Amino acid sequence: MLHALRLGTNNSVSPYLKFGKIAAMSASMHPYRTHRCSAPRADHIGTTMRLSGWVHRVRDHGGVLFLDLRDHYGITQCVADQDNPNLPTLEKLKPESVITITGTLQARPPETINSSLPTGEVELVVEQLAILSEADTLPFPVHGNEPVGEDMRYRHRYIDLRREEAHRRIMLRTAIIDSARRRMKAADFNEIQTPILTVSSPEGARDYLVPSRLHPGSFYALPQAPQIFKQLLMVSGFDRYFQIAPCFRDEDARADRAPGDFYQLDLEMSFVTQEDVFATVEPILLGIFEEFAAGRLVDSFPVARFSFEQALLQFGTDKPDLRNPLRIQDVTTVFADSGFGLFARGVAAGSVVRAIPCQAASQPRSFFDGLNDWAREIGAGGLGYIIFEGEEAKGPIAKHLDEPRLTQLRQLAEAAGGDTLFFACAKEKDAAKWAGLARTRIGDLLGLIEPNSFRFCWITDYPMFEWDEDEKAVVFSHNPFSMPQGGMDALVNNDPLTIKASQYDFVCNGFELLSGAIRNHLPEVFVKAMNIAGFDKDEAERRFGGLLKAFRYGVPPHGGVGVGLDRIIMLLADAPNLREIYAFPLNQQGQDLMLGAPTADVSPQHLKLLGIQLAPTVVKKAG
RNA sequence: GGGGGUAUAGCUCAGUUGGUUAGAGCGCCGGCCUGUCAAGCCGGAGGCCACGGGUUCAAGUCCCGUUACUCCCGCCA
Repeated sequence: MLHALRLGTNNSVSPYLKFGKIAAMSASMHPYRTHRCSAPRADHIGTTMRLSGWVHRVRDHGGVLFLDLRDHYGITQCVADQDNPNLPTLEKLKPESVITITGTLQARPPETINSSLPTGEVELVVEQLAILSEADTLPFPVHGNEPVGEDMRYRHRYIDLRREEAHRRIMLRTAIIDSARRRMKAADFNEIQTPILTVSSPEGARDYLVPSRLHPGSFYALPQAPQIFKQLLMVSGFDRYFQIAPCFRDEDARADRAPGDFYQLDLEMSFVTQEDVFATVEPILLGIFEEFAAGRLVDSFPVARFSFEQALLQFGTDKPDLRNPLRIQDVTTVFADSGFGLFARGVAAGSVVRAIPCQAASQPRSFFDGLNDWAREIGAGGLGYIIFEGEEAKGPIAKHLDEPRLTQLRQLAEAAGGDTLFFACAKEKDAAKWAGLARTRIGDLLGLIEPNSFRFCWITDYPMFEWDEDEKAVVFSHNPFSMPQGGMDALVNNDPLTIKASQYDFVCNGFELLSGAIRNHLPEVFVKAMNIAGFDKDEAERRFGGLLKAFRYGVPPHGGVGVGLDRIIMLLADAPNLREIYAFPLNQQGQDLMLGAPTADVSPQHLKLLGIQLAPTVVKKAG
């Protein structure tokens, strides 16, 4: 019988020799596997099969031993009883060792069927065993879902990725990228790669620099996005471009912002209006969400739209979470010249008052005090409120307002289905910000956030320029590539701070999922816009000369978007942060603790070749 | 660059107002066990309490500093 071939009991024999033996004795069988670990079913009962995988878990009863064998596809229970010659070896197997088991598939006794396992009706009787790779004791378990610290997991990410949730998330990432690529191709987009070693593009973020050996003292920059290249592809006449593009920004990490590299679904289209871009992108994004929503609710067409101005007023942010039903209202006029001195004086000095209507009358006093304390912590003066109960208006502000004003406010609250108003009073920018944060917090505290759903909206009509208080100058709000609405005429004749850009974002549940624009393809308009932002013609040519020159040889009007693919994956994977959906993420400090990047272990010769000398302070720190 | 949180066994954590020999679960090692699927039972090993100072008769516990991780601000499509 096959028992005669039993293998792996003698540790002095190389696994390859053991294998040779198997292969020789059963020449017709693949050396590693005839089936995947997810495959065995009742149909296969009685057939001889060979499985390879990791020792997931062993349950040793002395007289009978069960071993769960795991591969990428699934788990099959293998069994050996008392007179099985492989039993002594099986008993000594370390978890996560990689083995090959050959045997006969048998039906499990009916009472021992495991209905939670697709292979749960059957088990493989161990007849041959080969140990392909013996595992050391693991730093943390693969089976189960015991929480393990992030640095521990990322130090041994290859082990972490064997764990069910991490493995599933990476496969989800793969499937989403697959779907995105399929949808882009179906929409006639052409996938084209663009350079990784390129030049700094002044988009705002810090660049990663790569020293040049052939040109010591010169540096490549890693692209923050393929922005200029994709526009050049439009100049080159490719009409519709896309790319799953690696992007590099040397900025500090956040939960929704990866350090180092991240990925955009980058696309650009020729001869399009903003409406064309929306009409193209919406079905692709909604399609991806629907495909992977797994029962969660996905917003349907048409996607809501807010101008930047509306969004800031109603939500206090340009990335609103529409799962939160609360809407902010401007009530500045109610408080102007009112008896509530604090706000009245504020309004007289140019502040605005924003109100958040909600239902909080039944909340205890601690709810209001807690919110007030929280507001102070985030830098607002506090969070005033009025509660309307029956005929009464309660709260510290109410007694300072006359009846007509209270009536006005009451109507406003009731119109919003509420009985309580919270107030933020400050200069417009701060008032919006604080009201927005309060809207989020109140929504959270009152449990108003709609669960298990994805709510989308477009934010449009971003300002082209803004006033930089530090620089005391007009600067670009976003990037210089967007076409100003109204074109040259607006740039020449209008107050720059009133000019809108053909710039738009797409937002889901409070996360910015994409940003895009109809581009400024007219060199004269581009240079004029640069002038307004403080760059003279020479400076504009120096920074964007390549692009401007290209535009002078025949450029189609074009526009597009850059989609934050990772954020989409994070949302669909329900992951707590962006790192969890990369196979090999950097930690928050931008380090790879597993392989040791970045490293100071660079030879002086190499540095010399690159023309680089480390500053004394840096050398000391590294030593 | 700044602020908050955390740091105790291989892992996840507990450890009271400062008080004798620092604990649990999982894992690991050994033994027992013929139907488990988080197998079970018995036993054992394993600790620079992150690091460095300080206060105290006495510090895992209090104070100061450092480091690491994490969240946030600044920064950033």
